[in-house]
Parts: sequence; structure tokens; C-alpha cells
Amino acid sequence: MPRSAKKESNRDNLLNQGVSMLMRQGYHGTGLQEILDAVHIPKGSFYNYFESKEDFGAKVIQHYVDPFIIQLTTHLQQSGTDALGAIQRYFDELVAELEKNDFKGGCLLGNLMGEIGDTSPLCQQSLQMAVNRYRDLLQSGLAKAQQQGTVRTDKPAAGMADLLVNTWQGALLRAKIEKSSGPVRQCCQDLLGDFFRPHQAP
Amino acid sequence: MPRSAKKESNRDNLLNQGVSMLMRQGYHGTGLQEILDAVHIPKGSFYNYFESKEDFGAKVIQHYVDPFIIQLTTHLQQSGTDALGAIQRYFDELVAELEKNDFKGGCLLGNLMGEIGDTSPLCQQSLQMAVNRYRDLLQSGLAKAQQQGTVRTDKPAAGMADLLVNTWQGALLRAKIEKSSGPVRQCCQDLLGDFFRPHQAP
DNA sequence: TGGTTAAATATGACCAGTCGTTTTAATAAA
DNA sequence: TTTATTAAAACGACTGGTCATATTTAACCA
Repeated sequence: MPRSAKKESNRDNLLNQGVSMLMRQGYHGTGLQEILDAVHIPKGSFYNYFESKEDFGAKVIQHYVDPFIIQLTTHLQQSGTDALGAIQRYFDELVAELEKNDFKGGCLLGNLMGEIGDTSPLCQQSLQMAVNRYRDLLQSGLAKAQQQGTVRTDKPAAGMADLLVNTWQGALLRAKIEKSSGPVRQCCQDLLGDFFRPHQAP
Repeated sequence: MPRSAKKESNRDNLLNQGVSMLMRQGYHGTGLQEILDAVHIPKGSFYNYFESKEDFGAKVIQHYVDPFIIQLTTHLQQSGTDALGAIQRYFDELVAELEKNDFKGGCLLGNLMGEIGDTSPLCQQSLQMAVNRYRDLLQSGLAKAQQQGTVRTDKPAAGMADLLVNTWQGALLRAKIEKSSGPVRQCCQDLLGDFFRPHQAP
């Protein structure tokens, strides 16, 4: 294996491990040693891949959000005539995975926004970008649903996307401490199934 | 000063300091030494007041929520004929304080739910109780508003209270990383000003 | 092509400092 | 004096980060 490929592989392993450990144990609750042990990379090598723990955290945040963008994009592309249904099915998948994980972890973005969102400038910027990417995609999906007549048009799609993201985050926190998917299911029902629907039947 | 009184005073100082430091820096991001220095209590004395850091965290959570309960209760009692208005004014005060603090900290409950909500059983239980107390009070306020005709009655007050709490938490996280009160203002507008309102004008 | 060297990368011992907690000694109350 | 409480020192483990050394790669000239 060429050297640069191994470096990339190591880097990727660190990021993947970082995602799962930072999500479950938090930023300050996770030591570098713990992550490095898990992927069998020596302590001294860490700083060949990342400038600092803070830099690593910022990169982990970016790395985290990619799969979600892909997942939601796929749903939106697959169901061309029913964007709202695509969004609903996407969130259903998230709920299922949350239940599979016994409500542990939740969302890395939400957890880190709370923990270091206003103490680490690097991570703050990374969180901003990640959340905005996600919100923008959701917004485009809701706009599509508006055109299709399944979502009310008297409110801007941007505002609804923000509301959906925020409520989802809050519901995830509740789900975490209640060990129940009730809050996140309620979130989807209240917003996608009620608030976002057009007032008048067509 | 009698001994027991001083002990209570020390205990209270530790809790107050704990609230502000845990809110700003998180649980694992705050050392006991830091808290003890701030209130001039020797390190060795800490375990006379609390069994462990985790126990301290759980007590801090309980201590945190009391003022909010009082504040909201006061608003609800003062404006007897307009419960919805009381809730709105209460949240307006929260927004104002958030702005005063430059969007730092946010909500201790939200931050700790994300950071240690599923790793510390003691704190998890304390978080559950604190959030439930708050949610229940909000629910009673919304139920009152329903009786007064200012809030829709086709949805249970309990569900709306949960939705409000969750959206507020998520909006606080967003406000924190965007350094803007936009998200929390939007939260109040969307829910209290729109979603919770009766469908038909009277 | 083969051999040499310089640059790039990987490594683990080690740093000073801090963590939460425990033990022990001093102090105050009874 | 006896008993209970407080405080100080010390504990081992661990923190993020550094650095000299070892190893590998690539560039060069013969």
C-alpha cells in the first residue's frame, strides 16, 4: 500500500472513530489516547494528521454530516413527485437508527453545539457550516413540496427548514434522557404531519 | 455564624458557581478546582458538601431550574386573563437575557442533556425531573390559554408543551453558534404566534 | 540501472499540568 | 477528653502536546 494511501486511510479511521466517540462521550469527555488506541495509531502520529484536538474536532464535524446529506439527497431524488414523503421517510430512517442505538449518542451536531458551540471558534465555524448545509438541503426539499402542493406556501421554506432542524435537535435531546423515540416521532408528526400542511384542502 | 449555616452558605455558593460554569464550559470542561477557587473553598472540603462530581452535577441541575419555574409561575399568576400573553412575555424575558449574555451558555439542561444525558445515570435522572417540572408548568399555562380561547384545543396541551420545550432547546443551540437571537425569536413566533393559535378566527 | 543522500513521515518516550478522589492531620464542638 | 467536622496534602491516572530519533520515500548523480 502506498504511503499516501495509508495516511489517508489512517486519517479516515481517526475521523470515523472520532465521530462515534465524540457523539457518545462528548468533546472533553473523550481523550485522544482513547481514539488512537481504538484505531491502533500511536500517540505521536496524531499530530501528523491533525494540528490539534480542536482541529480534529472541527474535521470530525465536517466528516459527520456528509452521510446525512447523501441519505436525504437520495430520498429526495428517488421520490420525484412527493418531496414531503421523501423527507418523512428520511426521518423515519433516522428514528429507526436512533432506536437501534438505544437512544444513545443522538446527534453529534446538537451535542457539540451545546458543549463547545461557544468556546471553540474552530468547531463553532465547522458547526455553522455543517448545520447550514443540512438546513439548505431540507429547505430545497420543502420548497419542492410547496410546488407540489403538499406543504403550505404562506410560510417561507427557509423558516420551516430551520424550525424542523431545531425541533428535531431538541426532540433528540429529550429522546436521549427519556430513552424513548416518542419525542422525535412527535416532532415529525407535529411539523411534517400538521404544521407544514396547507390550511385548506385542495 | 453557626456552623450549619456556613455549611449551607458554602453549599449554595458552590451550586450557584456550578450553574454558571457548567452552563458555559460543560460538565467535563469544568474542573472542580476551578469552581472551588471561584468561591474560595479548599479542594479537600468539596466532599463534605457533595458525594462526588456526578452528584454535584445532579444537584446543580436541580438548583438551576428553580428560578425558571418561579419566573414563569409569576408571569402566569400576574396576567390572569391572558395565559398565552404571560408565556410570550416570559419567553421575551429569556430572549432578552440571552442577548445580554451575548448568546453564551444557553440552557444548562439542553447542554447537559447532550453532553452527559446518556452517560451519567444520576444526571440523567436529575435532567428528567427538571425538564418534566418545567414542561408540566408550561402545559398548565397552555391549558389555561386553551380555556381562554387563545390556543387551539384540537391538540393536547401536553404535546404542545413538549413541542415548545424541544423547539426552544434546539433554537437555543442554533442561537449559540450563530450568535443571534433570530432562532429563538422565530421559535416563539412560529409556535406561540402561529401553530398554537386556533384555526378559525373567533 | 544502482547507489547515495536529503527530505518527508512515523514513532514512542516524555513533558508539565490537571483530573477526581482519598487519606490524614488539625480544628472546633460537646 | 471525646467526637465530629474541616482542611490540607498527596494520590495515581490521565490530559493535550512536544520532540528527538527511527524509518521510509523520493530525487539525484554516477
